[in-house]
Amino acid sequence: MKTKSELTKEMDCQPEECLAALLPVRDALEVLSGRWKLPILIALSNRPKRFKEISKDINGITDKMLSKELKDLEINKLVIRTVYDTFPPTVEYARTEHSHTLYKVISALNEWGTLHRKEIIGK
Amino acid sequence: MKTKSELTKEMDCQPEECLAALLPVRDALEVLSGRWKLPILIALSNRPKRFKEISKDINGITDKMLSKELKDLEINKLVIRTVYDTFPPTVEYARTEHSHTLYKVISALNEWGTLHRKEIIGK
DNA sequence: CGGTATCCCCATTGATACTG
DNA sequence: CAGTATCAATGGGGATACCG
Repeated sequence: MKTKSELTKEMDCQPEECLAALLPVRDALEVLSGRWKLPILIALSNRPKRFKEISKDINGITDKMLSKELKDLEINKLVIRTVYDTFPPTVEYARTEHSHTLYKVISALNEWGTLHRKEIIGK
Repeated sequence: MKTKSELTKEMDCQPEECLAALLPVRDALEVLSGRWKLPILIALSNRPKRFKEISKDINGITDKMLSKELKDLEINKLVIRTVYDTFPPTVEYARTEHSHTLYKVISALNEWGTLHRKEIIGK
């Protein structure tokens, strides 16, 4: 059994502070939520790509979802869309600087997800 | 413009490694997903509570959702359910040790969410 | 090429009522 | 008290076709 102060340390907040943290945490979860956001960011990790390239790189995504998710990512400034005035039109998507600040979150999620898998399945 | 090695460092993986990380990351996101999981964990942070107590502590949750979410959390070993053989029946929910390993993830989500808010709204 | 428009399904959530 | 049953609404996501 842990003491209350140990628990508090682990949660890093009293309930009131936890509630205050709820908003940013939910923001972060929402930005990464859904089946396609992370695959898209990964697809763009190496270099900028065009719509069809991304579409080919990600198994199972429809044009509609790719379009929608790219818009979401653009709104959240995780991806930048550049239109080149060529014929036929060329559109390029790239990760932003801001998207790279996700590193710590994804890393933490990866670590915990791995730990959790062991806890639930293997152990 | 960043060099490729800088980007790689920021993502902490090559695309293939990123893809490998995708599963645990999605596991972690799924466990925390939805409107009620975190509020429930927060409600249980101080001390174990009974169904009605939690229900009163969380604004807007229905009995059905609370019941369902508690089951999910129990399956994921984040919450433990104890039935006391009294009349009327008493059921107590408590956070597990495992649930406290979430600390780093939530902390990272909180930090990034706060940064992200500044990036999107304020700056 | 880089998307939209349309239609439809079904899973999630909610409201309300009820039960052991 | 601690939930479950039932029904209804909402919307996310897929299939397909089409457009500038």
